[in-house]
Amino acid sequence: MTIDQLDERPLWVQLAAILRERILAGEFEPRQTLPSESHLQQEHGISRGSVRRAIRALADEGYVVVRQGRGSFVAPREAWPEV
Amino acid sequence: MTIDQLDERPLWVQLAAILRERILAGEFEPRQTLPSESHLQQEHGISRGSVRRAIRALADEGYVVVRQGRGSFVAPREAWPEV
DNA sequence: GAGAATTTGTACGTATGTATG
DNA sequence: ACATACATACGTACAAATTCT
Repeated sequence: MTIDQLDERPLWVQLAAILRERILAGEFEPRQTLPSESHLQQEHGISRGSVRRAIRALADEGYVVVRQGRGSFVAPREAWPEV
Repeated sequence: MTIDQLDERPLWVQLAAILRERILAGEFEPRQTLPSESHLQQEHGISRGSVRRAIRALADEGYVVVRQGRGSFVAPREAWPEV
């Protein structure tokens, strides 16, 4: 799954879907850090603003906890939405 | 090929023909952006409304994909009409 | 402790496209 | 043809918090 400029969904929605999938697949363990914003920016070829919107969406859903100066962490499973 | 104000065809039909020709000639590659609306507007000396009608016509035909905040892209060849 | 590097937070400006009047 | 408002997206710069050397 990759970012597609021709996809009708906003870029940040596409990235949020990618990260959510990787979290649910167990690629990122709870309490572990996600890749940094600049890393995700370069990896997917989008702006940092779009990366931050995607992470904010996942934080609102409960999948991610963001801490200034430290990074973005996968939230404990208890914080995740009902499956 | 240029826009002719004395031509009986609407300006947007003329512009659509020009852009379609340039796309088919390979001047604009699939998945690449077209020139912006304001650029086309100045380049051909017509209104933005006429430019948008031309682009919409090409989008309806399948040659172009329009995405808010990103631009207008040349569609992949699979989306083009039969040649 | 000091300083550099990294990471997230905030605030702009610019460009583009959409929608409405 | 013009104006307005809004959403999306990119770029830049700097601040704040943390970590590393």
